Amino acid sequence: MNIGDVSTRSGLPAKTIRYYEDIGLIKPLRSANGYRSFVAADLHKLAFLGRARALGFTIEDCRMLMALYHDESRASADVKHLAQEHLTKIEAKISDLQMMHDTLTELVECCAGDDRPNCPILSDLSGISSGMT
Amino acid sequence: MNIGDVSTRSGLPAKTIRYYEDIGLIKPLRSANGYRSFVAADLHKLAFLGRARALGFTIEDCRMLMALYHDESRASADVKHLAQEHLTKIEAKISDLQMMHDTLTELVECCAGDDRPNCPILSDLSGISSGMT
DNA sequence: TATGGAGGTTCCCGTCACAGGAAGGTCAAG
DNA sequence: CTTGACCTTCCTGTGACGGGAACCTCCATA
Repeated sequence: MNIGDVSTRSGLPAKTIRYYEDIGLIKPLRSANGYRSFVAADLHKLAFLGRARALGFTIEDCRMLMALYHDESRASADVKHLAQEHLTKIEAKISDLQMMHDTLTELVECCAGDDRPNCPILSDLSGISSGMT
Repeated sequence: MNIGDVSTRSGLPAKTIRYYEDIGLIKPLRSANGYRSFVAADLHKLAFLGRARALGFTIEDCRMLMALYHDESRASADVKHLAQEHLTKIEAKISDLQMMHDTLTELVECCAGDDRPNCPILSDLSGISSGMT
């Protein structure tokens, strides 16, 4: 299989696949013409990577997850630990975004959104200490 | 005021303040010795930027927000529109993260987390089509 | 007056996970 | 033989800074 087929089947852009080879996540063979030659195992790895990335794992997380996957003597605790740390980071991000969201929603609701210049959003950004009941 | 004072008062790292000058968000004067010389208006702008960034606005958003802030003839609708677009992006990110979170939580809960190799997290990543009742 | 340390300056590289694009080689069809 | 789709490598850009080198400046103290 050439990179185009693999791209189609895995859903990953060819650019991404080449990048994954660059950083050592996959090691496809080469044909006589210099083209990358992928086998089923490569496709499987790429699908694994695609799913792990879709869950938000970093590339380095993915590297470790793949290593664990190929390590018959792994402990599931190690995998779980990795996933839990990632989960914690996700929760922190959601929390940050949620706070931004709430603040922004409140400001947007207070803004007339007409052709007049008066704007509570800008007032807030400029440091008006309103808000308190 | 030198950059150190401004950094302390605004809460922004000196590196960030220099960066903001580089990209034209602020234009502090220079003292005879070459040091940046900040006045109250600069500090005010930096505080504005700090708050806008804390709400997740991009630098380019900040640039427009500052322009609107200094434009006496602005329409609050323009500000509101910017904020609403940003809000939409935040909501999309939260939604993405929430989906990752839910999937990961489910997988983590199914993982024994002991010293045995069997692991539903890895099974899922490797493409097991389990899940359905 | 020398000096030491805490400030300041510019400049360049690294981050993260690729995307875009240039310049060129390869292959199958017409 | 040409055309066009595919492949290759290599280089640059992204966003918003952080780290650090090499150097300059100021003030206080011995």
